[in-house]
Amino acid sequence: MLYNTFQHIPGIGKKTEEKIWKKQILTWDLFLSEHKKINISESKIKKICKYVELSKIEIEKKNHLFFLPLLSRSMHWRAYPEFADNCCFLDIETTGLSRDYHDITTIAVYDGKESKVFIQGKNLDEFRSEIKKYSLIVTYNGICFDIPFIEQKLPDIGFDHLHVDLRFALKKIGYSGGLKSIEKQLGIVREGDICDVDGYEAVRLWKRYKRGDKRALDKLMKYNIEDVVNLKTLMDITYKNLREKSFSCIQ
DNA sequence: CTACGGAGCTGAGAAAATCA
DNA sequence: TGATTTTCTCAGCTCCGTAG
Repeated sequence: MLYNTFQHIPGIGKKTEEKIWKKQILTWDLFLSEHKKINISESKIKKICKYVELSKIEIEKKNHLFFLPLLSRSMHWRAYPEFADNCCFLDIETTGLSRDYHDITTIAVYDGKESKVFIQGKNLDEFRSEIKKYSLIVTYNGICFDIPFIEQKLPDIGFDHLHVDLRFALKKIGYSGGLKSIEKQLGIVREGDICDVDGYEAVRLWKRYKRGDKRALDKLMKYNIEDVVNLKTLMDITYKNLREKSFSCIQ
């Protein structure tokens, strides 16, 4: 819902955006044609028009870097439909929680259709070029965990993506308590033989693989893929909810 | 085992609205 | 027009919770 968004304009906050929406001006184009209806100062109108024109051009170019410095993190979810074609769901498995003492084992990336797994000791390097394809990344707790972890282990990757962290987005719509718990609350079920796998089990699977158990790696990959595929389901639900919640001020 | 940025709150200061 | 009040944005501050 970037097309409905005005809060990325400097000096425009929640209040002004709601004021605009309440006049049934829900889109950039409607603002340009009908801004006379709104009771806000001339200087703000001018500024908004300028930024709306710019935003239209940049969104046409699919240039997420225009929006990155303007849009606060907590609103990156609004760019989900506009950047759906350049969006990926990301999750890593590691040998532990500490960036200093532990390593990445696998990274799963799902573009909404296909999933890929990058594996330590095999093709982890290919993740560098893969991630460059995307404008928007969706994770769970990735802001605190996955992204800083990857940045430390693969320091030459410069993350310049829009980023929806579902941990915080889901909290806004009333869900908290860990990814597995939220999946349960929403009735998302995991497949048979990996329904009992959690993060710590993923660490043990990697150790079994390193001791020569090839099937342990298959199971780990399967788990990692299921994680990212489920992220899309969660993102779809979250987006729909947050959008409705935003517009609930219009009555 | 561990760090990090989000949410939420507060107050400063700018901008805008109101009044004389 | 100039002075005062009100509204609004934003930066700074703690605290908390989640990841393998």
